[in-house]
Amino acid sequence: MTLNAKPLPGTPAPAAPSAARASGAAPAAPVISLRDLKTHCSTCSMRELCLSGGLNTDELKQIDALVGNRTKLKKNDSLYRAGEPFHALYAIRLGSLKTTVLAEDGREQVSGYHMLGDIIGLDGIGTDRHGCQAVALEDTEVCVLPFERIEELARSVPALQHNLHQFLSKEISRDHNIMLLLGSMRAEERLAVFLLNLAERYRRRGYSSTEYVLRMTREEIGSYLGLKLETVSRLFSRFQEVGLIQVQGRAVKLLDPGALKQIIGQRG
Amino acid sequence: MTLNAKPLPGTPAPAAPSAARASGAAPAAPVISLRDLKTHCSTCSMRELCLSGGLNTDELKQIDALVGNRTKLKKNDSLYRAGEPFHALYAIRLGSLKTTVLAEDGREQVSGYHMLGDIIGLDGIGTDRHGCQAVALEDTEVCVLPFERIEELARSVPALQHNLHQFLSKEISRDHNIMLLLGSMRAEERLAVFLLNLAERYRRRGYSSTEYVLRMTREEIGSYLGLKLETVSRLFSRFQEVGLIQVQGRAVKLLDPGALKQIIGQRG
DNA sequence: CGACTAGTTGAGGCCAGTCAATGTTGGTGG
DNA sequence: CCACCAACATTGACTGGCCTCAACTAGTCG
Repeated sequence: MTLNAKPLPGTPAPAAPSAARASGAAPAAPVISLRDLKTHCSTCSMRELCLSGGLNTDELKQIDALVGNRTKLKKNDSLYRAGEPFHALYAIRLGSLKTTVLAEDGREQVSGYHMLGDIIGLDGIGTDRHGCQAVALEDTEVCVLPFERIEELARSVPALQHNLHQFLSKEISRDHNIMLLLGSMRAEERLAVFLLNLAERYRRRGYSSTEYVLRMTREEIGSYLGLKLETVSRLFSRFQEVGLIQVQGRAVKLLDPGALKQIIGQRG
Repeated sequence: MTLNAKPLPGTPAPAAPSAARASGAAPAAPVISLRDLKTHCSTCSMRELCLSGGLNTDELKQIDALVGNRTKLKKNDSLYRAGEPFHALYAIRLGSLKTTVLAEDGREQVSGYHMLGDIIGLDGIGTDRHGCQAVALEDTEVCVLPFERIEELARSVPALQHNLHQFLSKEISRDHNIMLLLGSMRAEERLAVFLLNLAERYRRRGYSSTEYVLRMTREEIGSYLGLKLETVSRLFSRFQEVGLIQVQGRAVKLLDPGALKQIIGQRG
């Protein structure tokens, strides 16, 4: 089953990352060495969605110098855990991660679902310790952005400074929307919002917005949406029954995004 | 009924702001002119809790130059509304505000409850428009901090830069905790968290942490906690019945904070 | 093949929502 | 000062949506 429109050159389809690495975009760019691809914002396909968005060539070079090694994660590896000292932000180059917050009583909840181009670790700045855990949902690669050096560079590059502020602020807005979802929406609405939100994010990254593969289990989705896994499963089934979507395990196809939008805001 | 320990000199007790202005701290500080009190971080009692925390005298002077007028709000006035262009952050000097987010379908939810020393408006940076509405819960005064000038100054004052980042990041952490609350806690636990959180914030500001006056209605508290006003009311009554708290309208006294903490994390 | 994890589906229970009646408080004007 | 009103709060009876518990299926991996 093909699940994503092939977008930006050199970017493996998220559907099957390991396979894609071998087949998909292999013969693409012999002009640029692998070394370059690994370490430079200037040549990164996520450049405009990332911290480097809108920067000029000269400024990009300065960021290139700042970006540390890439880190590769296998599925289920954690990038960082709650309580660990905070040193860097991470830009997702490839793959996806979930972040989970831990309550004192041990309760754990998924607080975010992050994909390529996203910046994670922002909640560690305030306390100098990571406030949550980040776990790879598939094989994943991230760029390490040492925060002290970001702050340093931000002082001389206003565009970078503003980008950083925007990323922080947008994370706050995003969280407010999730609070709205958790505080006042019924289960049906929550799943509809979730599916449409993913669609939009895939769209912005050049992938299909109507057909994608979930990287989370029903339980993780439930945790994110404040629901139990059985409820999530039942909702998927019901949405399929009424022709809103087509589900096959984690493969989702939105058959009627408009109707999905209409679910949001409906009483009873 | 006296409800708050008198703390920092020159700061009216939150219990009765208008009365306090006349009686409470009137004969306190004839050394500093009213004009100074109005416009300078250097002499503000919330200095250390605010953006100016940890700055040296010289740096404080630079912030003083940046801080625009104070704005006075009467109860129910909005400081800003969702969708309005974003120009400035606001530091609360006196009083308190709620922020509310609006869903597309018109649903509204309280997303925050802010008191003196807090900075609000952070979610407007990302989109250049305010993402929520801020409404005064009582007579309130805020300092206007034009954001462009903050960014400018932050480039030359690393301590301010870092403070700003910390404020943004802490807001994210705070939101994650609320998400945890909304997504996985029972009604009892939510109210316990709410009451203890307020206690802690009052404590940090030098007020009593066991006796305070709520500035929100039951409905607003419910909206914040993802509950209906009747549920909030019932919980207050139940908490009182079992001797956890004493409630009289909006006046709350925590009789057994330890037991309140134990409620959090309990099943069933 | 068995063990394990992920997902689906059903039956029943409970927590919080809904609807409704009543009580309380605070501000306003006569 | 009191009467009045509106907003806020309390309490009860009932309902329903989601959770819990449980059985079963499908796919994966050693």
